[in-house]
Amino acid sequence: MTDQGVALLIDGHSIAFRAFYGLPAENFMTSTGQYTNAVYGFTSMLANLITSTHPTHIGVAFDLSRVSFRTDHYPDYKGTRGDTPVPFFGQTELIHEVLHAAGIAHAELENYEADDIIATWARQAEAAGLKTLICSGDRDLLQMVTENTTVLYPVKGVTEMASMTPQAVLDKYGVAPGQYPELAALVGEASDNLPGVPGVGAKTAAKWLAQYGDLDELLVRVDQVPGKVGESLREHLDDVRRNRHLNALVTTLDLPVEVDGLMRQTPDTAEITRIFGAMQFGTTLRARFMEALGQPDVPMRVSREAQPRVVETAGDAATWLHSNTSADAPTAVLVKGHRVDEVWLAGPKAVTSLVRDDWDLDDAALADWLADASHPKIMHSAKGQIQALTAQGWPMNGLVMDTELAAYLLQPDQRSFDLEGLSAQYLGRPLNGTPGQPPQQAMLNFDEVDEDSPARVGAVADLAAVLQVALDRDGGSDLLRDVELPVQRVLATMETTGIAADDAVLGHLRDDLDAAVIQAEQQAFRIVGHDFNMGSPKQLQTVLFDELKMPKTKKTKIGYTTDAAALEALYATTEHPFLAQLLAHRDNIKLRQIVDALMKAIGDDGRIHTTYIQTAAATGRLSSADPNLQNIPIRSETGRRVREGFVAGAGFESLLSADYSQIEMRVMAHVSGDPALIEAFRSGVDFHTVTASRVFEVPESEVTPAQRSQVKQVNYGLAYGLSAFGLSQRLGIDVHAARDLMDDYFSTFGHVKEYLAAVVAKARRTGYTETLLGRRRYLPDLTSMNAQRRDMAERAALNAPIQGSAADIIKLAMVRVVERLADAGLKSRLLLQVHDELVFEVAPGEQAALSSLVTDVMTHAMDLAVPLDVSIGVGDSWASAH
DNA sequence: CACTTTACGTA
DNA sequence: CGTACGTAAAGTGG
Repeated sequence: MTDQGVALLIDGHSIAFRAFYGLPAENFMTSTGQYTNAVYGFTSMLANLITSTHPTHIGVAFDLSRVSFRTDHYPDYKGTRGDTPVPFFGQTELIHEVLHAAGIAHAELENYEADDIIATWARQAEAAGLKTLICSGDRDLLQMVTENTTVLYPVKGVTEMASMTPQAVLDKYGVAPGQYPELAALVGEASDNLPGVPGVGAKTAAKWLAQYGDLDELLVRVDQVPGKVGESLREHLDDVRRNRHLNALVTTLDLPVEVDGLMRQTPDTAEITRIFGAMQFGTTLRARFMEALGQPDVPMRVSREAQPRVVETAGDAATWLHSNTSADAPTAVLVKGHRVDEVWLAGPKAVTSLVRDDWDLDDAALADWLADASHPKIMHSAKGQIQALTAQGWPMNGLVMDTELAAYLLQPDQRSFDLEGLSAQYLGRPLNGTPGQPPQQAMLNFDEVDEDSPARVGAVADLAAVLQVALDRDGGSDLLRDVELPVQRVLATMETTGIAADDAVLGHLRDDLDAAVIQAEQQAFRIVGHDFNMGSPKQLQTVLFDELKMPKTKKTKIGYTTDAAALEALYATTEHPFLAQLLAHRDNIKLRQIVDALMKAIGDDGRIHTTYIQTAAATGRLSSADPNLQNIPIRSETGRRVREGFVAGAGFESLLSADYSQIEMRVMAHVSGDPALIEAFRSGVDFHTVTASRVFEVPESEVTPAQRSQVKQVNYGLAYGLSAFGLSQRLGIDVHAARDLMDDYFSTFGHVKEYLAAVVAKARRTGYTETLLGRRRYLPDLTSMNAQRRDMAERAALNAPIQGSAADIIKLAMVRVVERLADAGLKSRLLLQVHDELVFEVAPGEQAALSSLVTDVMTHAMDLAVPLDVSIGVGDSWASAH
């Protein structure tokens, strides 16, 4: 056993109420009229507790309502408590939000009180060998105190806690913790409206318990108890028994979150900032809370204040660069305009702008400095700026940090990484302000845009320092330096290069599709008897289910689905000719839209230039947009024709496509270390056939096509967290058969099953998954109380290391292939990346050299336990290169 | 006009 | 009731 964990279990209502009464509500009202004093006090106490006790697990329990099994037995239980004060309304929900953002679990359970939840957790924690701290103002919990479990009892407000160890309980009440409820049963508990034995206080009760050993014995020998108090006891035996029954805590609840699930998750700092902002809390509490949560995203040793920088607008570039930049301190660079209208630079002390028109611009000095790799540079979202500089003939070297990429590596699920947002998130300030100031109104006046640049470039410099600290902590620095920044440069070139399009081919295809669409429409309208918009799911539903009276499909929010799978199923049962036309229409109209978009995207150079987004996919994949060249059809016959429109450009002889075969399953084989799976890949035989042979225990030569295809579905489904139900749907077999197939699969490839279970368990423990290169993805929903969200997070946890490691591999391959092409002096060039495929334009006479170079680089991109297999195709178009 | 929903293309 | 995306049209609410 290494170092012991600490579980902090908090009675949410108890603490929230103490905070509520401890802080004047009227001082804590937002402009919308919501009181926040309980939230403030609770959060403050939580920050203090975390800072002082460093818990590994935290759970907060709440009462769901005022009724519980105790009120069923004794309707007057807690009957003296008045109505919940109005200003308390809504504050519990706000505390839930704070907890969720902070990555802290909470639980509540119908019919039970927070005490019972805490008692259950405490018992589990004890079994798990955790040191446990229970924070509650309810003395019933004293019964849980042991050598390893301490109750922190608030003494005044919520700022001071008494530490109730077994000795402290004995000192204060004269009984051991386990006997406290017996004592309380005799004495009574006014706050719970449980009357005890009149005339009996803690002293008498403790004396009796010491004398008779325990309550049971006391009640058996109750006739021997002397004096008036003995008489009183005999008259109130029922009360005592009732009290003892009610104050026994339930320690065996079936909770949505067990103690393992109380492991602290990564806080969502942006969300915390948002919530605290909405509650109009000051920054002091937020800073304390963030610090308690161990978020060096806002590390105290790195200043979050805007560094004061002199804005210098006169002088010449060479002089400024010489006196303000060095090899030791990185300089933030902001390039404005597609044609480099301005270059803003922020050093440690000064900001300057090199403006094309009104500066005495020394092009050579700036160009030299930009090209000099020994001057480290920082940018935000550098790809477009690199492209602008390159187009200008000013190549840039020495980029050591891109704040957008860094923020993405830290939180890949985040939606946006714009500079304003990152400044708020990591610096706690608007672009040019100091922490705590409310964001200023966005400036809409174009004359003032220039005024914005010094603040922006300054913020990039300040952000870089904060993000670098966070990356170093999370192990993302290597990924940034070795993968993302080099990939960014490769992407910049790929986008600028584009891929040649044959508009004659595309135009012809569009005409064909146009005709097909019109024909399908006319046929469909004739069958139905009237015109309507076939593209409208709503109108379609009316036609299908009301007019044609077809059997109802699966429900959507609005009505019934008309998706392709449902229509196929309907067609199979009804064979209605309208459905055939509808399906054809769907296919053709979709393809026509794709072809249309592609034709519109052809540039003056006859090429299509996509934009790769490096920060969109949470797994580490790239995405492609405007137009998306990663979803060009290939599966259908007509769909493939679209790829005939992608061709080699002038001066090149063909396109070469290189794709990894079954890269995700190879990653699976590697990370699971499954010997049978590894052997399947090493054998070199068709993967799905080998695996089917093993699963069905037949020789490879006797694997039927049906067996191969079934196992193929399992192979593909594994990395997605496929369920037996999902598999049964895909294979059209019943769930039992699917379950049997999966059992057979897992008994053949046992390490895979173990690996999948271990991945989820580890992610639940650490809060994140990791790829082969250490790329993290945080999945806070793994401990969600919502089963649907939790299941989804589990599937994401299974998939992220697989998909993400495959993304790591092809990114490494891209960087190396470009390097090697340059080293070899080849003119062939990389054009596209489609997740597991790279598309190249082949320069005359280079096909053989390119093919072997690409194969070599891709197969050796990473050293795995199984070979990486690459298949190469060459052709006049992307269609024929497959 | 901005936003959401539905559907569907890829790996 | 497998993951990860981007796009377009229809529908919704203002």
